[in-house]
Amino acid sequence: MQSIDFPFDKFNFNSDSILEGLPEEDVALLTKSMVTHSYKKGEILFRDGSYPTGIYFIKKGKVKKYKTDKEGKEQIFYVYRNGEFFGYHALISEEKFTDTASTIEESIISFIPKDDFLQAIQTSSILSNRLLKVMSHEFGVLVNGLAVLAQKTVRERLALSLLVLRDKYKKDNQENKPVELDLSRDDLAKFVGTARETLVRLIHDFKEEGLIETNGRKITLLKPLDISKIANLY
Amino acid sequence: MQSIDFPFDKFNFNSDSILEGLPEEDVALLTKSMVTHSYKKGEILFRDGSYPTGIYFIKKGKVKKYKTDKEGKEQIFYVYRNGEFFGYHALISEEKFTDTASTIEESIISFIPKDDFLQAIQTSSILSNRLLKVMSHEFGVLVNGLAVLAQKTVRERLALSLLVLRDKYKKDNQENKPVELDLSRDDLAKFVGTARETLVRLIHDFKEEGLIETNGRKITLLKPLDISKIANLY
DNA sequence: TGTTTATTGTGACTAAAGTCACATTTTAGG
DNA sequence: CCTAAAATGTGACTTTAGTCACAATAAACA
Repeated sequence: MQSIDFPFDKFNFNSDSILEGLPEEDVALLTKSMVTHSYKKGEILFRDGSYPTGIYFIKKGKVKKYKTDKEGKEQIFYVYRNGEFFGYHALISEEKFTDTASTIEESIISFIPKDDFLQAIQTSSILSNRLLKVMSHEFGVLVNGLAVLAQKTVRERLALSLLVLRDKYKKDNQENKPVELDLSRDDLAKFVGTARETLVRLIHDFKEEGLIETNGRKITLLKPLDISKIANLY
Repeated sequence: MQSIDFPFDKFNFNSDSILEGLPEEDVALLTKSMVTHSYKKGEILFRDGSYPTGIYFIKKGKVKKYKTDKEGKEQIFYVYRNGEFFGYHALISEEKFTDTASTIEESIISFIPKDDFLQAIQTSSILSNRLLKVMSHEFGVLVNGLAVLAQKTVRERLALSLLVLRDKYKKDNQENKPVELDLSRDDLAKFVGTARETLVRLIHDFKEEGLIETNGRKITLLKPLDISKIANLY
């Protein structure tokens, strides 16, 4: 197995660091009225254009964030995994959601109501500083994403996407086990930013080149190092 | 002159709101060691990959933020005008800059050193709350930008870009005067996210359709309403 | 376990945008 | 004000990726 030194940080929000070592009382404030729910694959948590009522924390599962245009074309710009928070931007900016969030697999997600969250950031300067830092980082991540879309070919973007997603689908405990990406071709195409047919053809090429292996919809990266070369980041 | 109701907010950071009604003592803290400089067109303020030493405030002029890829291709993702702050993300996230900033016209820019700024956000909860709010908004702006790049044609993006830039180039005092966009075809192409040649051809088309007027490099929008229809946002 | 429905894969074609080479115009500096 | 250099504009061509129509698999579930 090829090992790989890749700047995942450039493409991942670090919202999981918000809780790290947060004082008991702040955590208590946040979790006071927290409710936890099970979701099936494909359920929508919130929609672009609606008003926020709270923030979300993923205990288990995966959530895609995307925008749908007039013609119904969907662009996924981020996939959240367990341990990540989301939905706080619209709340803090006092605006409507600018994107839609839905589960892409069975998930267990906690919801913290608006007032608790806002009170918590008012009360806890540690929490608000954490958020400030996280959002500053997120800015860079989105800028990188924007540049990738504007400057990279579809083939390069697919290579990059596979690496970023592998990191998402990696189980925390099993560091060196092979990772199976389990999402539809359609979603992968929307994440890469291309047509499904184009994506399918490229997946075929990658297979022929011995870079990946597929099993049904599932994709396993055989040569991450070579794939990272295709991504052509530096 | 066509009047137009356009959601500029979706495409503009609102960093100018940071100072609005900020208490005297907080402003004093920020401006303690502030230095103000004149810059010629094309000067670089900071580079992608370097470490931040402070934040910037534009008194006069315009600054582009962009990323350059391996092959030297540049993508401009934002144009700052007078009244806007920039350069704080990398400082707060304690990371290197993820983009490059340079003037696109003669500018007067103030610099607030790192320590003053960091101390100010530690001391002033008003300031840090403002920043939190601004960055939450910025998140949405970048997401919108990403969706535009992924989902819109070059023609649509040009229409949108012209409207967004007109708002930037509009003089604060002269609300209803015609606005001349004054930036190179090259920069406009990099903002739209296309090749210069493609941009030039589209500018030609827009002229033939009577939507705009050019005078040397300068572009005046004659029919903003029609242009906003081309942008095809809703 | 069969059967229907959804997803994935493929071929042929089209459209959009990029590239290259060069002419023309504008701008800046001496 | 003249001239060199830079920026803009145009034509011909190439490349990349998208679209449409449909075949082949895989997944869901009755």
